Amino acid sequence: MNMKNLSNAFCPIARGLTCVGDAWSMLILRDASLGLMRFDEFRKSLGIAPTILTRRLATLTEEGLLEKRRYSERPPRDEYVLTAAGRDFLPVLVLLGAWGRQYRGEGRLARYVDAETGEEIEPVAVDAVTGAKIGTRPIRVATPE
Amino acid sequence: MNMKNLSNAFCPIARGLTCVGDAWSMLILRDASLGLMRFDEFRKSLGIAPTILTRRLATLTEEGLLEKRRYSERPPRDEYVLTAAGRDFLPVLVLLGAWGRQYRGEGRLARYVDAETGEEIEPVAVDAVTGAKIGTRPIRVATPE
DNA sequence: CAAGTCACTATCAAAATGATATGAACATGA
DNA sequence: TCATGTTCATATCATTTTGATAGTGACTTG
Repeated sequence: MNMKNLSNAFCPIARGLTCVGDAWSMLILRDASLGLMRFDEFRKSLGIAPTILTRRLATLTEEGLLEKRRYSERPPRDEYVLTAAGRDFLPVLVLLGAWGRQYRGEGRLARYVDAETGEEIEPVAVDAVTGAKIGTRPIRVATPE
Repeated sequence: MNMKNLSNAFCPIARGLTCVGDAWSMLILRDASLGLMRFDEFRKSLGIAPTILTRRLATLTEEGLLEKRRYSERPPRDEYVLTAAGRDFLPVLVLLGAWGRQYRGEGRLARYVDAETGEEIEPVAVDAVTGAKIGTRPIRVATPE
């Protein structure tokens, strides 16, 4: 889709989608959040064509969600590490996963557990102000003047 | 991307992306969550080509996020209303919006406010079990046997 | 020095997108 | 009656993106 007009939109959701609005990018961020860093790790994990992976990694790097880090001078090799923006995208993915579990959870499914307690995570989005679960109260959009 | 293999994957995030893994679908769900229901409302709001809109609405309906409802017999006219699955997708969008605000929030931006209190919403994802903000504790994947 | 690893790039067919025009089934107003 | 408007699309088609496969360059390892 044409992202040019979207990125200037007032809507923060549209803004977000401008840089991470496709499935591959989100899956790369998922894998990066789980510790993958290298081209071939991503390629094998996702079964993605190398052309696409190259492009996606470049975009995510340009957009400031990933950062290239040289881990070998000879031969020159880079790995991709999450920036703060990239790390902060994880909650979106986790919530998407919770939705997927609830509505597309047939058959066997991976679980996300707290690495320390081992207990399964039950992600919910809440309004930090009221503490209310998002979706339980009607939302209105306030457009800027 | 080829969604066929993804949908069978163990990963709930990949499962979620199978049905809502593109920007248009998410923006349609955003608009639907804000009350839009009709073809032309979506078309005008999004500036989307009618071919694409038709296809996306059909997919979202097949996937069970939207439901067609006849609102006029003559001429036959349908509108698209959110199902429970569609409504439950809102938190994902709101969180994506919060990310967009934080990292792509230059210039004027719409705000999401509680329709009753008028107060701005500050969405966060937390683990309902521990109450901890998602991302503050390391996550591990438990693959099914 | 042959084979392997890693991070790509080249090529190209197939699929998706998006702009524009058109259609079908009516309602409305002159 | 008849032109015009509304609404939800479909048809056509050029452009763009995709994805599969093969290849490359700079090494390392046995």
